[in-house]
Amino acid sequence: MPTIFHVDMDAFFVSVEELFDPSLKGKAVVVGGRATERGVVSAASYEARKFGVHSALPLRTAALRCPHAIFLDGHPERYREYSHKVHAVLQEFSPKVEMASVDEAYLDLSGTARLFGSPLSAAHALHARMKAVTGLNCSVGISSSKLVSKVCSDQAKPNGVLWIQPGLEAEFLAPLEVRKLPGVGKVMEQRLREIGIKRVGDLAGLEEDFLRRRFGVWGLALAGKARGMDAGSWFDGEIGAHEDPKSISHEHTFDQDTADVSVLETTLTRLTEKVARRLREHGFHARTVHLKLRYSDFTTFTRAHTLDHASQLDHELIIAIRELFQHNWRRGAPIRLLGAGVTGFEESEGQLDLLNAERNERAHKALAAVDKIRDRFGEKMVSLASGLKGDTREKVHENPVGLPGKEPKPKT
DNA sequence: TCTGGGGTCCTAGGACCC
DNA sequence: TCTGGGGTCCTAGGACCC
Repeated sequence: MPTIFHVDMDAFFVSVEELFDPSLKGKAVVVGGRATERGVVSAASYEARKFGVHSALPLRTAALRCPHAIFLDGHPERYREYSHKVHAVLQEFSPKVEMASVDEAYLDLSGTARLFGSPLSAAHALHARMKAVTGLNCSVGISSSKLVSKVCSDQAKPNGVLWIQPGLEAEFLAPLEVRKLPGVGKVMEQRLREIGIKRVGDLAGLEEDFLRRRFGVWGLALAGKARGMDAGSWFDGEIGAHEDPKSISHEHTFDQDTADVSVLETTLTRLTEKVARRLREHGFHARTVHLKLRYSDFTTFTRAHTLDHASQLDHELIIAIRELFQHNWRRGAPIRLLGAGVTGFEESEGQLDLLNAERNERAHKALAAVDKIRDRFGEKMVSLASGLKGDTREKVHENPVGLPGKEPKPKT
């Protein structure tokens, strides 16, 4: 039987902010933005949670429920930095570590009894070490599978440890509400409720075939989980296997909805540049570009276009995204959100004819220079001409890659 | 109360090919 | 000119997670 740990940092963003400003300790703290902003709560301190504030809650609602809370903008760089520290601590306990997000990880501690003793004493050592190195609390779930360990760490919060011994998984899960299972959200919970299923144990009695027909592959996995079977389910991939990203995207919600073409096109260009930049950092070329549009009434559309060759170049992606935008925006309708993304990654752009290959090489060189300048002077210093406010679209054709040395120039 | 931003995975229909 | 069947790619939407 494998021994799988799920380590989950307690109120991670809030706890990191407390390290930088200890006066926040014990207070109602909300990370995510100002109380008057469009946006949602990223993390809430346990004190704020007492007032019904939780992640994904609109900030304005949080402010109504907990007017005395301290609202903070997030610091993604800090969270990344501390995520690395957490990762380093976990690696002291096992080489098989998989960060599932910035603030949680799976560890394979199978066969480490001689090193760390029982799973419980290993967990306590991990706890102490985590606190000593990072100053942060975490909760630890232990079982023979990733899914059960994840449920365990949640039950152990805050700052606790829970170990479910092999063979007792189904018994542990049975009394829990189905919503506690990762993958069961609002919708699935409601659909299950409609057929009288509230707790995980209720699932165990159902025919697998029925669950499959009604709930697809999910139903099948769920039935297995409810009976305590873990092996081979979608959830239990190998721990520590490195996976490349499958999509890259950026999106922006405006402070106020806008139908201003120059604002919209500027934003779309900026978003696409960020996407292209990350594509180059990964060494990927993307075949498909995606546009996301959200109108004032929150109706949301996505439109995709597959290119004839994979690309990582600003201007090629921008032209494609812009075209999607021009064909799909209901002209004049105010927009709440714009997004740009790419999928279908390849290692190279594929075969190009001689002329295109030459053009391509020039573009790559120019962009490498642009990337360097952006590193030194910041993202906004160099941009496609049309990425600058007030500029017209025609400039794209004059200066497709924003060559450094020509307009626009970086200012120091 | 008015709903972020970054992802993953699944479903389903249509095109197109054999 | 009644109506196949599988495989793959593309697109759109949606559930879900942190």
